[in-house]
Amino acid sequence: MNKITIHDLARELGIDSSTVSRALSGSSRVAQKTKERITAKAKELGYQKNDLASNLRKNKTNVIGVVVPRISRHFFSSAISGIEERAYKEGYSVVICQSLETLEKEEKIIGNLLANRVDGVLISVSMETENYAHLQSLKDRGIPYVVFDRHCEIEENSNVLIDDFKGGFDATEHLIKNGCQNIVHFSGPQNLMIYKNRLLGYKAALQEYKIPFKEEYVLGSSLMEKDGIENAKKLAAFDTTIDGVFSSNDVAAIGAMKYFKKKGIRVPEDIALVGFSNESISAVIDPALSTVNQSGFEIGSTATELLLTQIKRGEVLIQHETIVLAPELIARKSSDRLSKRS
Amino acid sequence: MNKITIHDLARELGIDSSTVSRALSGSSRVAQKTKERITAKAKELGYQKNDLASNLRKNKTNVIGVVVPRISRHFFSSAISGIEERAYKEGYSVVICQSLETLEKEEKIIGNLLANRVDGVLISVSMETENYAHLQSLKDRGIPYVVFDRHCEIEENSNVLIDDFKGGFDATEHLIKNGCQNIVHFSGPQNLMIYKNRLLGYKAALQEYKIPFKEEYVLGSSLMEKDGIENAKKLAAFDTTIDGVFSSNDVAAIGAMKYFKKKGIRVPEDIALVGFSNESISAVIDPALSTVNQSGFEIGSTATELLLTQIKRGEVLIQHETIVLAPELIARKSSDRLSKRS
DNA sequence: CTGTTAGCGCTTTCAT
DNA sequence: ATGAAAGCGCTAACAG
Repeated sequence: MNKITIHDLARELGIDSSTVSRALSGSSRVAQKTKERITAKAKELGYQKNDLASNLRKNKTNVIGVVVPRISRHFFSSAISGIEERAYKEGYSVVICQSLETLEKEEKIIGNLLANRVDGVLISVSMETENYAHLQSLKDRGIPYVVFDRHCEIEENSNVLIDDFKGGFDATEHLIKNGCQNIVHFSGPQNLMIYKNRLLGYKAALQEYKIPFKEEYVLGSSLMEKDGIENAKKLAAFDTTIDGVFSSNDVAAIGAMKYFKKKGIRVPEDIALVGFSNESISAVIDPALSTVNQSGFEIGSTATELLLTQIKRGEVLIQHETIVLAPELIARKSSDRLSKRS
Repeated sequence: MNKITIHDLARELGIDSSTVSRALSGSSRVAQKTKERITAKAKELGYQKNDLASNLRKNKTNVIGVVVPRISRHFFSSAISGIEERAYKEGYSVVICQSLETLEKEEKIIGNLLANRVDGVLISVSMETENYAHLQSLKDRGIPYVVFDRHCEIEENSNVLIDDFKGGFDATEHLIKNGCQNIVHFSGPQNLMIYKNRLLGYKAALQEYKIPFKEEYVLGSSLMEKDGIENAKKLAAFDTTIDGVFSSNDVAAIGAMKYFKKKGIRVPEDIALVGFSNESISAVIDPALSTVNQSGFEIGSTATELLLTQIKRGEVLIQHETIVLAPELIARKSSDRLSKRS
């Protein structure tokens, strides 16, 4: 039940607490010798700095808040790795929060982060997030924030994104080039820009290759595995045989793969599947799976870098800067094998 | 750049800041009417409570620190879900930290949590953790902590664990009962008790069924997928044909499955595999995979419950309490199908 | 029910 | 190089 403060150290050493404070924070204006006495005594008594007091006084926490829909999604946990690595290098630590895809929790979290005076925020918005009052409240209080991956309709943010339109286009084009003519799209919540844009990319590729777009080929999902399973089930019900699927998210792709496996449907022999995902997770699902690779790590560290420059710019006005990263299509099977199908 | 404090509110309303404080923290000893005026003014000016000041004063944060090796491991992210749910219900929030399997980072994290005066800590130790000075420092400062899943050799902790010995025994027995005679064990770092105990369970089951234990059938791993792949490769090199594998961790099982798939080795027809894992992740790897199920969610919420009771007991001495949860064997294929092999 | 007062533990001028 | 003093924003006795 050790509650040693700098005053205790000061008293023991017959000096003032301000000197102790200076010594412990590495000020140069303390005699080397006193410094040593102080650190020795601190260790002896098991002194433990109180960051609450320190941060309160300094009005700076060196903490950045990270809010993601759920950490169990591979994309987000790898993004967090990128964030932490970058942040720690600059002496910042990170607090991780999950919105669990609800706006309510997301708002609560922002309130908490605000109350705890974090120096900045990185956020990937929830499925439900359609109003941005909580982001505005960050702005109002001069807390810089960067939206990564899942961004908002409004423009007045700093963003770090993947080029989802291109990702959707490339995925669809890949399927077409490998002989698919009847390509279904597993979409995502349409209030999230990323899913909107992937859908647009899908449409654009179809148009480019003169394949008529069919509304009924777009199957929604609320980012649950069961949606992927349901979607996969629906494929058999179409008049024409579906030969390709472009999934806008890994979760739906996982669900679909489970269903395919159970039914003995082979990928990509019976049906070609390209999913937005991550190289490593898609390899787990099926080594044969083609992927539009999203490097969570890269997007995380890029977003952190951008945030840190904003934090360092200080109280001056925050500029809105958007960085768009290129998606990378990873085609697992040789197109030889696939093109036999056409 | 809003820096409204309770004093600002008080001044505006011509009352004292202590009344504002009471009103805002829901004290009953404030007139309903003033309460309303205060909350109205707070909203009007965009007042945002400063938890640093509040927590400093109260010497209580209502925060519990969670430290895990890595959040990307499915077990840990689901444990965190259980922790958060339980903690939020009691008005606690949670800060999540990753040791990335190093003792150094783990120690730093504990230091940080201490400096930030968390009310308690939940920890699953890193692969490297063999000395427990950092846990002792929690004890010294009267911060209750509960070790979950990955526990330590020392006894003087509160733990929430899975019965790993039984898990190892059941997994191995399952393989034996289904006709396997040459069972390899993918082990884990032996300074972690959980892997030691799973190995012991494996040995005990062999002995029970009079199958000789062979040292060379125990293949280590450092919890990387590549270890699983390497281990799977080694199976062909044994004199006798390996017909069963008990993997002590999901990561190695995933690696092995990848290798098996690539080589066209079927599970469980060609080789039976039981892995310590989680129902949902193993279903992704292969719906046919048998699993010793570890419910991260359950272990997380149980650990949180235990921690919260300790926190509430206050400054009195901390009792060492250990809760052991039962593992659950989930056999995916009917044993019919498997037993044909014997 | 409300005001007064005194800190929580630290940092930071300003002196010396 | 060190000390004195003030205060970050809040809460919690204690009065009244």
